[in-house]
Amino acid sequence: MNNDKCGCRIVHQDKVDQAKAHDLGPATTEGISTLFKACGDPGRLRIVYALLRQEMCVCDLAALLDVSESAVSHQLRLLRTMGLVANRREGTVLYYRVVDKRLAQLIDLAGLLQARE
Amino acid sequence: MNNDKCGCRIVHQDKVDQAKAHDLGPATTEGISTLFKACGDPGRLRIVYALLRQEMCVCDLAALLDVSESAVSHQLRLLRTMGLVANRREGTVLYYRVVDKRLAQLIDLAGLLQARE
DNA sequence: TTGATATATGATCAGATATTCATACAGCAG
DNA sequence: CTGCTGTATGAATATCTGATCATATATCAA
Repeated sequence: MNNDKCGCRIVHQDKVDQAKAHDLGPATTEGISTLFKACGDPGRLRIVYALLRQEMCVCDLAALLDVSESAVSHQLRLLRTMGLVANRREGTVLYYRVVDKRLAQLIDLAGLLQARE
Repeated sequence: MNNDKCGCRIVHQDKVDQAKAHDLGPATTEGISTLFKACGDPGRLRIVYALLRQEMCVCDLAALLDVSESAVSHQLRLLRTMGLVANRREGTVLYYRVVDKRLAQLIDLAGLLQARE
């Protein structure tokens, strides 16, 4: 990857080594960035935010976001696959909910951070 | 957008209305999801995480991530554009830093959330 | 000035992603 | 069983994203 030779590499090698020592492990990095990516889409963020308050079915979410039910279903599959949401069947209707309510804290904190700029 | 017809829409209309009332505004939604998206790439997440500890130049980051300096520069431009990082020039070297240290809390919290699954 | 270093930037392209469309499936009513 | 509703899923398409390459810029040194 890195075929450039740069003086900083020699001068700042200790800094790079320290950073490597404090770096997140590959699995952790992947996990965290995947979680962020899940909330990095406006549609999915709204889905998660809504499901934090109350469970909703695919049709409700489609009405809320004003997109097709198929599109919502695809997004829900992503969120389901990564364990962020789960569902409960009642007849033909599937009610979705957020598994870990602490996601609310994450979104609130993000709201604080972006409000400053 | 929504040309499907579904009975839930009538039955759960109050639920959808409530969700709409509690929904994040368009600007807030965009802002938060953009912040999440910034940390939703493993490379950028590692950059931000490293810069939270100490300022580093492009070359250092390239060595840390083992990618080209050009790739790092492009990522830094994104982070700079959205105000997450800033730089300081010293000769020909640009030292980058994270503007809002509270980003550490966000990443820590995300780490807790994904550790459970 | 010239040259070297560190970084920025634009163009391009491959891969990822999201929506749409069509279809399939599960549960219920009849 | 048949038909209907709500949802899932696969394929195709269009868009977005990230890396690479080439080139440009800024600072310093000689």
